[in-house]
Amino acid sequence: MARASREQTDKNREAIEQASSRLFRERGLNGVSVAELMAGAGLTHGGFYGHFASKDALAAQACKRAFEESTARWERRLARAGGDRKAMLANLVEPYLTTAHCANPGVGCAAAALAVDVAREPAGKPVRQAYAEGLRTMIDGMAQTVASDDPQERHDQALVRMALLVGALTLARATEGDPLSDEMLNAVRAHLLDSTA
Amino acid sequence: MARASREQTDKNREAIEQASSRLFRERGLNGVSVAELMAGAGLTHGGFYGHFASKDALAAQACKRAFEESTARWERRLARAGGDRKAMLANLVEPYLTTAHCANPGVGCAAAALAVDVAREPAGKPVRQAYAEGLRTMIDGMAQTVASDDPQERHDQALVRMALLVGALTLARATEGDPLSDEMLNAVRAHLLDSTA
DNA sequence: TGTACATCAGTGAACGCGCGTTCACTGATGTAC
DNA sequence: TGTACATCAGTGAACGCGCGTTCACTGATGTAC
Repeated sequence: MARASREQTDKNREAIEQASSRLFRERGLNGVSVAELMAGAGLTHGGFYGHFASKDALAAQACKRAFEESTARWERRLARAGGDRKAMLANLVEPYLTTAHCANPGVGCAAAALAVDVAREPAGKPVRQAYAEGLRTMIDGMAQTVASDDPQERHDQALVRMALLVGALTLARATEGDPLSDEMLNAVRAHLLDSTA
Repeated sequence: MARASREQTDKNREAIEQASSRLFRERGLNGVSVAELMAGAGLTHGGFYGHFASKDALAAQACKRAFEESTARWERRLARAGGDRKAMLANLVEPYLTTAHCANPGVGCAAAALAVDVAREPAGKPVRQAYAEGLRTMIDGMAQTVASDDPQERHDQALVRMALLVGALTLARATEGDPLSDEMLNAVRAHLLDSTA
């Protein structure tokens, strides 16, 4: 192939990040090789280190990107509810607790897909900071669905709802193929939508 | 070393399973090598295939064992409450949502520690069945803390509570070192203990 | 009970393989004139 | 604007390493007499 134009180089980096954001969510930070990440962007593995200092550095960038995707989607769904808190909550919860989301982690919630991988990374790793920042933004989005005027109460309720969504999706994914999987999604969806928004 | 006695062989197998149950929860199914699992039992890697058909087979066994440990602990805690449903719930929730549990996945809840790993295993793998069965038992334990007389309602409430516990612990672990981690544990603990048991 | 020997649990070297990372090389891109 | 050439993005072979698994070997255990 030989030298690519600057424009092409930028597109390639973009493609690596996008493929990584998907593949890391699907198979975990240690479940995809550099060669596979590069192949996902239509490139060979050798050029990787021209774009990123290490696989860890890319992991942090891909994590940030996955959260940006997730939070952007939430913002759109919140906006679509036109200020009605019950509709806002429903717009976040309903698409989240579906078999489709369950079956497609690669394009789904970053908080759920990457949580355990990030938890196992040592304290200093850049991906940990990217995760905490991303999660905070999602929680702020969820706080908009809480009816209370007390900021503390809104934050606490948002944490509870976030834990419910992530817990239900994680357990539903681990039991996919078993009746328990759909039971979990349905029970938590009903619980969240019944609660006073 | 040479040939071990039958008694010693049984003890060794026991030690491999116990070490694996801890190490898999700590570092994930693909985060520990066979050599490390055997070293955890004080043995060398070569003898592994005398005890298990494959690493996958051990993973299923270790998963089952981790759940047995977790459910036995819940049974003890439920029994200790002497039939008082509010105390039963508190006995499950309070030790679960602590920084100690957060920091020690190796001896903690199997459902939370193994969920994402199991979710990424292909459909046929034996560990998936072990996980679903173990989780069902934990949910049945949790159902005992629900006050309703309707079995369906007890089950659904148990699913919701389980999702809350697993979600909160998972997110707290992923954000350990960030204030969000303790906020998550505290908010969900308060929420669960305030709810009518 | 004592002895001779077959069994087999555990050892450690070795297998093929894929990993993250490095590097000499290629040749189109970008630039200096 | 056209040309000569330096730059450097991407390639693919190679690096050392650790993986899951296999296997010849060791020697204490268990057993047959």
